[in-house]
Amino acid sequence: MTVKPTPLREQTRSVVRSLLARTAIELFAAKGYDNTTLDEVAAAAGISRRTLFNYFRNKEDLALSSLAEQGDLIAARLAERPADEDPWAALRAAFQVLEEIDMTAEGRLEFITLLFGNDSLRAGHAEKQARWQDLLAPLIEPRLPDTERGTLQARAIAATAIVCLQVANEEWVRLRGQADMLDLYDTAVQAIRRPT
Amino acid sequence: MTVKPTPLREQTRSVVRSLLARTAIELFAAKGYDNTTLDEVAAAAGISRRTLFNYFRNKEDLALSSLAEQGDLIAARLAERPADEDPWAALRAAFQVLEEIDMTAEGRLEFITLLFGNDSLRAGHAEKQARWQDLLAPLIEPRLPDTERGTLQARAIAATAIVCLQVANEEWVRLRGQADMLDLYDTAVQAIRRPT
DNA sequence: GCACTCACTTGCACTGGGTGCAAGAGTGTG
DNA sequence: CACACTCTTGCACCCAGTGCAAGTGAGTGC
Repeated sequence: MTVKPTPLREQTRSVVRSLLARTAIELFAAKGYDNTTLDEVAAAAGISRRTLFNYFRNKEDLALSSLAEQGDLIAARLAERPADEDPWAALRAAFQVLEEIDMTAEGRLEFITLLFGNDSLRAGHAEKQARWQDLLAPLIEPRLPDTERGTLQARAIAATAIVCLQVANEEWVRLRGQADMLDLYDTAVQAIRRPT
Repeated sequence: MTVKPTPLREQTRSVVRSLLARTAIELFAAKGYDNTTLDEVAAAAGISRRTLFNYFRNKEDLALSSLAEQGDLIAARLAERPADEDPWAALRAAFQVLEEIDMTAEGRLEFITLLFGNDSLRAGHAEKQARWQDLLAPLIEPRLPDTERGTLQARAIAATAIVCLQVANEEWVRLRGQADMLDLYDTAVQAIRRPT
């Protein structure tokens, strides 16, 4: 049974990672991102600052690690959709996975408020989500009709769906969470796909 | 004639700014963004590092200042379009202004390659363009049919158009500039707006 | 129990981005 | 010449991020 030789270490590692991210975000939300030093985060987590860098590439990564995971979740869900489903329906279904993430509406709101409150975090956020394209586009391309199939088209659809999600997200924050995010997403998609 | 009391200083300031940005980008392109210190940029421009910060908020701003200007140009052009023109046509027309910017294809390619070659620059790029939404959305909203008018809808359209431009941009780089950027943009928009 | 290995942790020193402050240089005004 | 005002600069400082080398601690074989 040596089929999986190293999952133990990696498993603990990812647990530690999410634990560190959690305490960091708590601090960021409480004191503000810029006003929180990595020394403080390390102290709060009971490790050295240097060790923090063994788990995260940089301060931003500490705040945004969950976004990369979300991208993976969406991609995985998208890959499971029936191959003949049209791209928009498949994407819409894949995005449902976001609602299943273990997080209260308050926690989500707090997190997004944190994101929007700082320039470099907003930038990192935008970029991380832009990288979702790289995951989703290859899964979109085979779903396009033969005459319209191409990398450019697939990327355009992936990017558009993601950006509609972002817009819905912003609106959701503006409404203080008093709406269903996917409803807002649907409204956004409808607005752009309606013929003029 | 004291109607315009301070344009002189501001004018010289913006000239200096673009001059500094130009030399900085030259250095970045030559040596790489990360391998170029602000001391070197300052030295190349003949000023002190400290003064550099009088003109730019940070290193990233030094590389990306042109993007903010482009956003202003697009917004200005969009505002000039006839009020009854539909949003997509107006946006498409506004984006034409990018082709008129004084820059060779090589220079453009060099600049975009610089952008894509560094994580934080890519992030800043994505964020700056995302902020174009704030400029464009208000100009889109009045162009929507009464039944579909709303901030969410306007932002969705602005964001989508911008992201299609980004995708077209990436493809344009992948093709080494051997294509018309707006043609690629049209293909992208067509791909998302075609009914499924 | 003991040496050995191997990964993880930590401290230390250093680079570079970014800021506050206060002194200096330049220019126009009375 | 004194002044006011702005722009520039040097200096000291904080913090993010990295390379390195030593320390720690949990297995593993003997």
